[in-house]
Amino acid sequence: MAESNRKTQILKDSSRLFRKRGYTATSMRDIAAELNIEAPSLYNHIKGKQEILQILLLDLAQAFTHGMNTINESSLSYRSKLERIIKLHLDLTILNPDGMALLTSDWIHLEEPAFGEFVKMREGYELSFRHILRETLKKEGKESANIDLALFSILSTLRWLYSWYLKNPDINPIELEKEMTENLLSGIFNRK
Amino acid sequence: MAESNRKTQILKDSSRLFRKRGYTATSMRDIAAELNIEAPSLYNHIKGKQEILQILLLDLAQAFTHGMNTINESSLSYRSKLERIIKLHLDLTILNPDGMALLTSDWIHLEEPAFGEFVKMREGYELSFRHILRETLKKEGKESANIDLALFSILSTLRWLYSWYLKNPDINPIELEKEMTENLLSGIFNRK
DNA sequence: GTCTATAAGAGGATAGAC
DNA sequence: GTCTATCCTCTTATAGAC
Repeated sequence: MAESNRKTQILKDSSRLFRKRGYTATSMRDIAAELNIEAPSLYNHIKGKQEILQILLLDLAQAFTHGMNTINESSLSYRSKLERIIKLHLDLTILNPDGMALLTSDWIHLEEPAFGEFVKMREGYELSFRHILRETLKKEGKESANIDLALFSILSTLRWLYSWYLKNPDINPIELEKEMTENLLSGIFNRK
Repeated sequence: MAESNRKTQILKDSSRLFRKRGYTATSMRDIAAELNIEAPSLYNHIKGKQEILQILLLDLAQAFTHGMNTINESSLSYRSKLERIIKLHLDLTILNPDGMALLTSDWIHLEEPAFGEFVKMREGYELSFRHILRETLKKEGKESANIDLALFSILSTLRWLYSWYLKNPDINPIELEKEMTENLLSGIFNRK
């Protein structure tokens, strides 16, 4: 992941710039300027702009897939698994908010085969999420709810959490987790 | 808004392309190709690429501001106003899903003074939303909730609804409204 | 590992014929 | 109102000196 110190620096600065201006609108000169070097110097550390995007996105998608696998393989109740998934999103958001922004918007600019790998990982993730959500709803006798719409609501909020976190970086993570779990799950389970 | 037929066509095709590839990654040649003309011909109808973005975004922001004003000036209860705001989002999403995508992501690429106007309108809108949400929570004795986080959750879901709608265009709008209102408001009001 | 110079191409936009 | 030709700038990336 982080061979040299310089490469780590490039990846970090790139993700921040990509988050702020978008991948396409960020130039190699912009990235280089952030490191106080000239653009061609970047190519001693990375193959090109596309490689930066691929590393950033695929590493993060891996972290999500790995986290979901761990939850899936556990012996927790479905409801607890659901809470763990929310915690997984929160943890990764606090650890890497810039990366989360790319996951939400700049993944479209991935080129093949990275694009296909990314979409496949995301689909697998959402399928697991959907399964756990459906089983939880079943156990709580709420089979009537529109699962896809509920999943979509939860994912939308979790995906945009990075922007909220960037504006409120001082929040207590445990408080945040408590509030988010309430907001997201009560909407589905505590209907009148 | 729509002086000539050609201009309307340009705006419509542009918003679809911007939604799919992003503003920066869409070229004037791409837009022209969609209309089966050459890029320079576009300039007989619009001043440039930036003008297209500005018309699309400011018109839609206007629609939101106007809708919110109408709700604010009404004599409805706060809870009913909240439901009307959700309906406003749903209506505009169904009417113009491509535009909603720009509202969520491509507004960063607006240049001044359009950028400032847009941000000002959005801030006013969110302030009204926040006020109505707070008053509703107060009336229902739920003052403990984190209002900003609740507002953020609701807005995240509403802003991403366009992507869900594009994948599920056959849903009954009334059914959608009912489900969304349940999902979004129960999470805040029906906590155990 | 960083630099300067530069290639090769894409993009927004204009001029002027028809 | 659309076209072809063209300008100018920005962009990614490479070559080769230091």
